[in-house]
Amino acid sequence: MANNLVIVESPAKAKTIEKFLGADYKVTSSYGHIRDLKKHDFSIDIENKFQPIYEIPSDKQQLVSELKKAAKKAEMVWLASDEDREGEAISWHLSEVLELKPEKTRRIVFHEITKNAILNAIKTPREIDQNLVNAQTARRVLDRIVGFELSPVLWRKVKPQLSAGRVQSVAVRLIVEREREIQNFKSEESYRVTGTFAAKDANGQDILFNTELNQRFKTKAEAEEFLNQIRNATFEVKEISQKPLLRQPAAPFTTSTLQQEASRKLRFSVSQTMSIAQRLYEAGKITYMRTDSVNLSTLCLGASKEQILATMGEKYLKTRNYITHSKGAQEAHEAIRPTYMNQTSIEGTPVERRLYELIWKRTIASQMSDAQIEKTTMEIAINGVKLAKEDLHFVATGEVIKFDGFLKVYMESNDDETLEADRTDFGGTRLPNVQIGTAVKLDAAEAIQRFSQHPPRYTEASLVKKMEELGIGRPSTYAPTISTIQQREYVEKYDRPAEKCKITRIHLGNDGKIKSNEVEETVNNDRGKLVPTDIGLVVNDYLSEHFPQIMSYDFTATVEGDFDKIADGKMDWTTCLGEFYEMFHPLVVESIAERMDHKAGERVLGTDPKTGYTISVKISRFGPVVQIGAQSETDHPQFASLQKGQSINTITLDEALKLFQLPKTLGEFEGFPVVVGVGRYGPYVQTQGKYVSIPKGTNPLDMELADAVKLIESKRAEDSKKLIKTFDEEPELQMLNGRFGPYLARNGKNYRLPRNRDLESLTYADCIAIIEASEKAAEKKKK
DNA sequence: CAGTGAGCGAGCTTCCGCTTGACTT
Repeated sequence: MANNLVIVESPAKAKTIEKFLGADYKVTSSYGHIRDLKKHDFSIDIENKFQPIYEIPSDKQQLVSELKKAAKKAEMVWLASDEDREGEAISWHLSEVLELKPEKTRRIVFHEITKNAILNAIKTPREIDQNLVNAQTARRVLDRIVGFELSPVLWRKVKPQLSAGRVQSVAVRLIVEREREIQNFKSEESYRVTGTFAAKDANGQDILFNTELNQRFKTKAEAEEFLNQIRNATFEVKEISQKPLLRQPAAPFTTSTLQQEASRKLRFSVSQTMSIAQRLYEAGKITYMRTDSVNLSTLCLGASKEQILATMGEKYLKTRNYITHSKGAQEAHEAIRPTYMNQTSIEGTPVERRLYELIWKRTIASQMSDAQIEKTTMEIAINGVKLAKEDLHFVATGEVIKFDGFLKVYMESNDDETLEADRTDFGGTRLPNVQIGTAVKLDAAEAIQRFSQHPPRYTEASLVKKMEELGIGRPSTYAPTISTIQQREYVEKYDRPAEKCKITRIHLGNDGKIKSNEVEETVNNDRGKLVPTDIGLVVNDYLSEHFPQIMSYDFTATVEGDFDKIADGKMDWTTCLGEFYEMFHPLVVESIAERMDHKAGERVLGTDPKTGYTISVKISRFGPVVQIGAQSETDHPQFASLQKGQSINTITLDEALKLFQLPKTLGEFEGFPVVVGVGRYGPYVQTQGKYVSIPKGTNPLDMELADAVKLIESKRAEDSKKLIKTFDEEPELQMLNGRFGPYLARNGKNYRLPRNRDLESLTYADCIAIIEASEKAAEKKKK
């Protein structure tokens, strides 16, 4: 029987630690927090110094009673939750809830899961740090106050079921402001000139190399004039400079950087990355995946060194210690890294293997030498002609990797969205080996029209990056926050289809002829970018106007400063909250009391030609709508929801009026009317009681009878494939193909069928047996 | 790879951070 009970936060961690500690220690886990403020209740006694009212959530009650039992039996309980604010609170809640006696309770912490670290921790226990616990209480209570006082304001002033919070509202603000920047962006035209030159190398052979003119032209006329003038020019190498460059590897992965790289390199969503990483962690392949630390254990440093020496040699080795700089970092864990550095790849699903390899490469690269690069810049002077502009010359740059170092295994991607063609360097081009003063020959030159690009919209991952920079949110909340703001319909993912755009190109060939033509170019398609919805815009503007303090980008940083003071024992947590509440609560009261003669976001479009009533748009309790007739004009205003892609900010009177045409009858098919409309689940076509969804991208208003009939017929064809078979014994019972594979449908209930089985051979009796077995299993579960 | 297909009302909704499990028919 074990005399010692060790409690950590994660079961996977418990399993690992148990192996280090021998039979006298039982290691178990709390699965995170075991107690919290009541779920559906404010649960803070404001009058009584912000006393929090805690409860053990129902899904934790069994766990808690098991922990209690185990704690009673043990001679010593070791609270080994993380060393940060939340971890300290977990230990404190455990000691309270499990009623642990001080003489048989110890608090221990470790930063890496190694035998040494844990044995050391056991040798140096401490008390629970009440100041740190208080800091957590302050954090928890403040977030509850903000969330539970602000959200109801939105229910009244904008739309029910909305939410606001210290983190999510600021995340939405980032997206809203970026979108407005993009709207106000004025694209500027310019002409970028490139030139291809020929120079003789040592063997007397012509080598072609690319250059770019050091300035761009504003107009086509200027560009054309320039190309015209240089037809008679001579060119010579005026300057050559060589600069050695050192490039360093990126730091090991944190949650945020892993999400970013997996998004860029593997195209994973933030939540996808986290769930794959979770599986790798549970399988013991990688260290913990929710971390803000870039630190690697000495164990990992040693193993990486061995790996590099064994496979690449000493000149590739450079042991590095990384220091975490990010705002609000709490350093409870290591960076995300492979558990065993000599395991270059793993067994598993393709996505697991790819994510693992990404982590392995990033980690090993972080322990490798700098890459040595020689960057050569060559200036080509334009001689013999008088140019309209001064200081014009061509520039060629070449990069030669002298020593690859860490680049041998890993190269970090970046968010730079600039088109390849728009880059101003020619990195990697081989430049001819020539002296200053060498004459070179122009082979061809080209001026291409370019448009300056607006700042990029956020992706999930680049939003996480920005949030981390601002210190908003934690590794464990990045993914949930991003799904919350999408669930609330504040923002949505947006895919802009690739667009063709016409670009002017002026070409000067080596025959001296200038040709101008238009070429088609595909504009970089914007995939998976976050854009604000109407609701997001209205909520953001309302909150920014009434609660600028909460919406400020450094609100979190400011309160974090206070929490740090509380943790250091330099500030009382109730005083801190008192000050905050004094500022915040009156704003809430004031906002609720404020009379608004119009709804937030409301905009008048004009008057209805038929009735003369006012036509306006606003956010109703069911989302964005057009309304005909104001309260003062009629008791029965008419409403119509906006279509996907329409916005209350941009919709015109004509477009708004059109929405009232639905539902409309297009004509007859097989003697029955065909109706097009918009329902709860989007636009549809309906005939004879059967509904068919109208595919994305097609406007229901543009539908004609022929289109509708086509849809109905293809739907019928699809449905016929759905039915696998029926039984004479019971015609009501159908065997169908569904989204999750084959299933049986009877009396409105569905039963799953085994995949990979010859369904045709299943008899009626087999099916009934399957149904009965499944009913029984469901019964059992209820109990 | 399905199925669903209003109407502008009453009552409910909501936060952030720590963790994993559910199993869709």
